[in-house]
Amino acid sequence: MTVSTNRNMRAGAPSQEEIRRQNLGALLRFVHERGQISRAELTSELGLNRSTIGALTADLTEAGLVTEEAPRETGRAGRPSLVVRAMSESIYAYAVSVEVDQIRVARIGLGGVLLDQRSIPRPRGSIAGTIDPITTFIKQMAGEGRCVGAGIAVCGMVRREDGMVHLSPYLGGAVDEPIADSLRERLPELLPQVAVANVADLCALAEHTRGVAAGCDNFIYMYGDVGVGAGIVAGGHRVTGHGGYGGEVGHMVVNPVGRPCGCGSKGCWETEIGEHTLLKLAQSTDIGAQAVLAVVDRASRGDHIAQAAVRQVGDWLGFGVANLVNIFNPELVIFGGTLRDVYLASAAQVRSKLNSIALAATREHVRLRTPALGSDGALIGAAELAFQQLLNDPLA
Amino acid sequence: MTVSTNRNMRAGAPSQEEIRRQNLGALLRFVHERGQISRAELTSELGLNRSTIGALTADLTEAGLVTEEAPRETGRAGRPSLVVRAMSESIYAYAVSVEVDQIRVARIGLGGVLLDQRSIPRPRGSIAGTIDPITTFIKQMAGEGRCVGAGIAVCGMVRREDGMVHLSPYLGGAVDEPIADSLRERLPELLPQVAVANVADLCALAEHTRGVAAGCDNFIYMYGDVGVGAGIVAGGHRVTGHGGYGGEVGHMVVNPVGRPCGCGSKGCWETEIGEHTLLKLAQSTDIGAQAVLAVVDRASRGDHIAQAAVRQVGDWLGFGVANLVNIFNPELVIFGGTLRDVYLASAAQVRSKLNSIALAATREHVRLRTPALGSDGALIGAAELAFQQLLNDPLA
DNA sequence: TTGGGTTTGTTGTCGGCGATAACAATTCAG
DNA sequence: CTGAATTGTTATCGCCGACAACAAACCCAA
Repeated sequence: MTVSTNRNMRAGAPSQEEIRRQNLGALLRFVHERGQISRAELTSELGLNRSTIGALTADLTEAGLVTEEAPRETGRAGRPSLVVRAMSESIYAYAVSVEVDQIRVARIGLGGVLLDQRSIPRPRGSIAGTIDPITTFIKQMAGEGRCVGAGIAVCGMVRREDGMVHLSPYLGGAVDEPIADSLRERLPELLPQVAVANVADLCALAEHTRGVAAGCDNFIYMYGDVGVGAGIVAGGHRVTGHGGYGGEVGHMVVNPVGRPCGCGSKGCWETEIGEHTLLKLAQSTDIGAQAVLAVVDRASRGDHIAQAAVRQVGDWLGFGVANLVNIFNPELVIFGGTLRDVYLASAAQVRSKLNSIALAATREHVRLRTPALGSDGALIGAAELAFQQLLNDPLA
Repeated sequence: MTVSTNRNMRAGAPSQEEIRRQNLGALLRFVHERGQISRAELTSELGLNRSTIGALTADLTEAGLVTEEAPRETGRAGRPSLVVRAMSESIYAYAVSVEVDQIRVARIGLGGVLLDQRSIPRPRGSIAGTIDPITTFIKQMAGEGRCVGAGIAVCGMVRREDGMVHLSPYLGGAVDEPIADSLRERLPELLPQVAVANVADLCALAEHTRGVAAGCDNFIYMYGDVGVGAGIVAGGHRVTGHGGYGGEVGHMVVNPVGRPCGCGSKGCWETEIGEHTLLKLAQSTDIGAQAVLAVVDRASRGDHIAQAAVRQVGDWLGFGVANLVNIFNPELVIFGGTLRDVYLASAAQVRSKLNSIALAATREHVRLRTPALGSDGALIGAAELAFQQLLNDPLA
């Protein structure tokens, strides 16, 4: 169904079955995140005995999830440790990214390997016909082995309870779409499970797992397209909020005397730093990510109008980020989507605002970065979401 | 030292020792939170077998942490289940609350029972002489049994790393105080452990454990005195941030053209809804929590100046809360400290701002409440903090 | 090439923990 | 007072990881 995961039943009384599950999960998660890892490393990282690691890997091997093979070069004295590798070709998930101007579908193997990928442009304003191309792509890419399900990243609000997607008004009116359920009904035998989440959240998850935010437990991923959203990780946990609508920072009001926003309020952050505003300020007649890139490019070439536009947007970007930094005290802020280029072109403004608004204690330890996974973050995060269930209970 | 707790070593490979620790901890936590609970309830709540519960309680009884006794009235057929009660008189913690205008110290038994309490007014502007009265009170209240340590709630920023307290500029200049370490050095044999945290965070913890936020995993506790802070719980975890400075919402800029703030920025939320502004708007010459109460009282009696002041502050209060609601999508917002009375007097303004600014999806499921524990929240939360270590590993 | 040192996989045994089942204890309904 | 219902208690069992001993495989030096 939806996200699920959290086995946090507040009672938390582990019994013997669960200890096995958790250890298998921890081991498989290591293999998944590092692609391949030696048994010797596993013993030290997991803090378990050699014999236990042996038994666990044997179980996972029997289940067809991992393989063991002799290492290429040892380098050190002593018996070389077997390398445990994820069965990336036969254990896989589908990753779907429903973005503003395109739909992407990928098949991603355990370990985070991109096996196959397709995409199709997405006409703005049209909401119908989202499921069809996804279904087609998935059928086309069907491979050998075992599919654990699909993860979907959407540029809209996702209700945690049932995975209902509330698409942004920009995309042709406010529409509630049960994308996950629809997809599962279409391909019941192919997809044992379909999970949905917000793009920003999944980009954050991806960067957390295998990007710039690796090992970082307090960070914010700012994602911009037409609107603005944030994937927030605090204390190592995704901030989803009660209904699943956490991180909707785009409608934080930053300018009480600002322009009206599509949400009914006015002066929302989104109206100050969104694609629409930047393009309008830069007197661009085009729209979309390419248009944003063009404006940034014009600015870098000395176009004064574009420069002024970028500076103004950068000021508001820094303003909002400074507020978020005060609230969350993160270690890292990542600028993704179109905000990546906007940030790169206006880093001075952003830093300046941060210095004048954020408290010294919170500002001094913040790193501002761009994504390590580029635009693949959403897909990798979606796959990560689909793999969660397997990683929590490998032998289910 | 500082907060500690989180046994989240990312590897997370539980062995047999840990399963016992966790089960003992889970059982003791239930007893602690409910004061007393029957063994039958424990079996169903923890999902463990009767015999296991018996063994666990036997261990805890032997350690002197709990007692078992026959129930008063059964009401149902069948053998009456033994009631497990916390040894509140002999297992206790000290709770300290360093507030703007007073210092409070309490002795609180396991199960959350208030055993003893003292307080002393705190002259504003003076920072020295905080440790002395605390030390004296603790010595005076020393009781029989085992003390697990002390928890301190402070109206200032607490660095997680080492528990260093950065007191608000309002309290006599920015001063870094190692309160926890100082106290532990003073009473090394009495206090095996001293933990510090922010007042708002601890009020949140208290309300989460035994207040209006019981069973609620996404909520915000707004605490106001001279400044404004928030204790934020997201997904059941406290949002502390990377350095421990999470929740410093008071310096979120809400009014880009607002008044300068002590932090160097201007238009901070704190300058719009803080005690100082309310009193100035209401033309009050007094200061402190009593003065705030007086203004609210004047407003309720029809004083137009006070009413206007309360309305204006209420507007900004609602503005900021709406932004936080958009960011966190909480289930509950609690108004504590002086904000309690401000909120009660301006609930209409707060709701109105919420309706006009917050997204429908996030706003509709938010409950606005006042604390169930009143002004004792900070003390109870501080004790809760001190008990964490015991609850995580009862037989350490 | 050979032997020592080193590191790791494998095997068998052991202790600990919770589940299970059978029995004893206690209460209530009639 | 008897039977039904519920719970505490005890003994046994299965499972899991720790531990120790041994075997395997590598590096290095003579």
